[in-house]
Amino acid sequence: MSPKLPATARSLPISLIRAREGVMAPFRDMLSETGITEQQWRVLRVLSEHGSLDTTTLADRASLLFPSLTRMATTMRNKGLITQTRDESDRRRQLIAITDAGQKIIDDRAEQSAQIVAGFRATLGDDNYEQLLDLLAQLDPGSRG
Amino acid sequence: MSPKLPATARSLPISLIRAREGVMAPFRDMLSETGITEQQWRVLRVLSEHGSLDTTTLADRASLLFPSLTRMATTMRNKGLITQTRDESDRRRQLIAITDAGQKIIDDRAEQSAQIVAGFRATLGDDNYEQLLDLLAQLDPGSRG
DNA sequence: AGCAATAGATTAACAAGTTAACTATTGTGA
DNA sequence: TCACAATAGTTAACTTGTTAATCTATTGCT
Repeated sequence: MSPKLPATARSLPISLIRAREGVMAPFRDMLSETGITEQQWRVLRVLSEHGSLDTTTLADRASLLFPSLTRMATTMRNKGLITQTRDESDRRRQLIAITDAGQKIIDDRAEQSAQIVAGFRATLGDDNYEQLLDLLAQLDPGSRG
Repeated sequence: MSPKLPATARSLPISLIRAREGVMAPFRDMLSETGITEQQWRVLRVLSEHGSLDTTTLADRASLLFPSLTRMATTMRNKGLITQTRDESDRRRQLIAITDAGQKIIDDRAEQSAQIVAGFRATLGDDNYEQLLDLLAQLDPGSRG
């Protein structure tokens, strides 16, 4: 019928979904006790790494769509995890920064998070792990130039 | 503060998300004209490959959560893409099958879909492509034993 | 047969993905 | 200077992801 389609078990999109599912599972377990989601964790991670950022850059670095970030920002501000301030020189722009409470969530889980990563690295082996990251980067339009 | 966390650019979860984004983009373009979503495409793909399936197996093979599939099944039945029938020997069970209209969507896009896949294969090279699938499979809890 | 336990599936509630339309501010060319 | 395009962000509507609760059919046990 459709001989050209690869078996779903060997499909690249499905393989990526399943791998992500497997990788995220332990992170989700870790985050469940904090009351924040996987995406909110990413936002905090990026802010912690880069400091205060405008919305566009933050969405890009955290791999989130703009409208999602708008919604999340409201939630996270209400939880006291971030602050939002208008850029006075260009009032269309908005700057988002992490609060001490937000930073504490990162700090408290940094070690546990690193252990999860180390587990996957051990599963694949160092070389395979690095090569996997390289291959994935080649599929990312943002880093392919 | 948190020296153990890898830079987000080198984070496995984020790399997986971005790669998936890059891989799915051309598929989404293809599907936009059909009025079905990426997930509905996966359901049709699996049904086309395996024939009639019970809901649990279908959700598993299409990498969908159960509640998502329940909702999608209603939508897809109304669109005439699938049929749902109760298993008479165990009336808790439900069997889902693809319709001719559903199969036609797959058939009409099989070639274009194969070309998209071929493009990624060419980007990475045959060996890298196969190795990527192998590495991803190792991260999938369902195939790791 | 009666009833608790289990399995398959649905519903509910909230968060996020996706696309399109909309608002506000800034920049630009006639 | 003023109309108009471009930019930054928000809102809306719909679909799916995620977890927990619920519902119904079947099974196991007494």
